[in-house]
Amino acid sequence: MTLYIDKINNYIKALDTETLMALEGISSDKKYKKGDLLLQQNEICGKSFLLIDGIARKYYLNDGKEITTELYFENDLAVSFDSYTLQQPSREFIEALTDVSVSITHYRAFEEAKARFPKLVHLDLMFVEHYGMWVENRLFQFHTMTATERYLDILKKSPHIVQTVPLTIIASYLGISLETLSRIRAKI
Amino acid sequence: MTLYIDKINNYIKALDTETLMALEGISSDKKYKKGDLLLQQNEICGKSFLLIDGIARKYYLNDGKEITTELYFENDLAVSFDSYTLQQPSREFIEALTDVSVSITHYRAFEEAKARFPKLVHLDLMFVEHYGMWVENRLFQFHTMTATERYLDILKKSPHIVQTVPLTIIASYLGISLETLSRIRAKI
DNA sequence: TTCATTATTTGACCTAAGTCAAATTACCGG
DNA sequence: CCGGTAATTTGACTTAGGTCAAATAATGAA
Repeated sequence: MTLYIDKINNYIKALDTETLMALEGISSDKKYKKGDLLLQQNEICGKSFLLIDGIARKYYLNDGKEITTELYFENDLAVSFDSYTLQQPSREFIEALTDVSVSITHYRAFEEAKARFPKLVHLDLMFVEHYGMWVENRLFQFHTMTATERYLDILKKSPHIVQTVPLTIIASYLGISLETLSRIRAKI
Repeated sequence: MTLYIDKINNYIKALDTETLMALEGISSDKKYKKGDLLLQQNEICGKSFLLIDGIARKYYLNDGKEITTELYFENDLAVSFDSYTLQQPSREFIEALTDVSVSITHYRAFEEAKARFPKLVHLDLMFVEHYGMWVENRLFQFHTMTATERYLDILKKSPHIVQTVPLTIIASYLGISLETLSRIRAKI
């Protein structure tokens, strides 16, 4: 699956100059402070955020509790998927967990660029395919693995998460309580 | 979300004649008997199946147990998503739960058609977006709802599932044991 | 119909994970 | 370096859901 990221990056690198220029022309950099919200609940997700540096997360509120749905690191693309796709109000927040710098692309501008540069439609498709496979894999984990197994999987495949993200957030990302996560960690 | 299906169908209807003809030209109908496998585990998912009639499911084996990941009815598009996208061996099976008739489109033929008719890339994107939102919603349910809530949701939004699919399969689709599902049903 | 097979339910008991409360530990600004 | 807040751990108890076994229903072919 990581290979698919490479494929996407190669595809971008191999784009013709005009398409690449168009892509650059609609992106702009911005910095956020730790704790800032890049996207508010109920706001329509009208931009995508490519993380250049720092850590961010996406979460929603489930009767008062914050449920983290995704963690973002360098080179990850942060959007509220359904809000972005349907251009409807977002259930989710996107929050900077550290100071963060991002490259922002507006939905509208990207749509217009896609209309003029068909290769960008294909690029969009690849992004969405990648996200689809990621979500599918996560669903698979919730469907058949225990909390301990899910934690071990993170430990193995994404140790940087455990090293940089507070346990409260990791617990909600795993769909378990903070106490349970603490106990899982206690026995290796 | 159902609205998005409408949007996709409208998009198809509004396609120019050549693109539509190309699409038709690469599709062919086929019938399967109840119990037939449309896709085997480890087989590369080289076709997509549009259900014209009947019921099918997608499942995988988790230490010997069949875990159903998706149920298909009329007009649903059945594929093993990651196997289809990456053209790699499938972890999943696709099985006809009743006699079934489908419209088959080969991956290779669709890719070639996309190269010649750019609107099909956009159509592909819409399909994948739709699937992405569907999976995301299912993940959300596993992340925050109890088994009872998930069952009630099916009962409300997809009552046809409960009426046509054996409980063993529904239970695995919900990620719970058959007995638990039976008990949930006993107390309304 | 009738038997046999399959689907579903029920019972008794077990286990993963949740909740609430309290105790530690880590970390930060002054 | 210190006090205070936030993060993490630990304890005691509850609960959702699992497992294994057995009992009923339902269904379909002869």
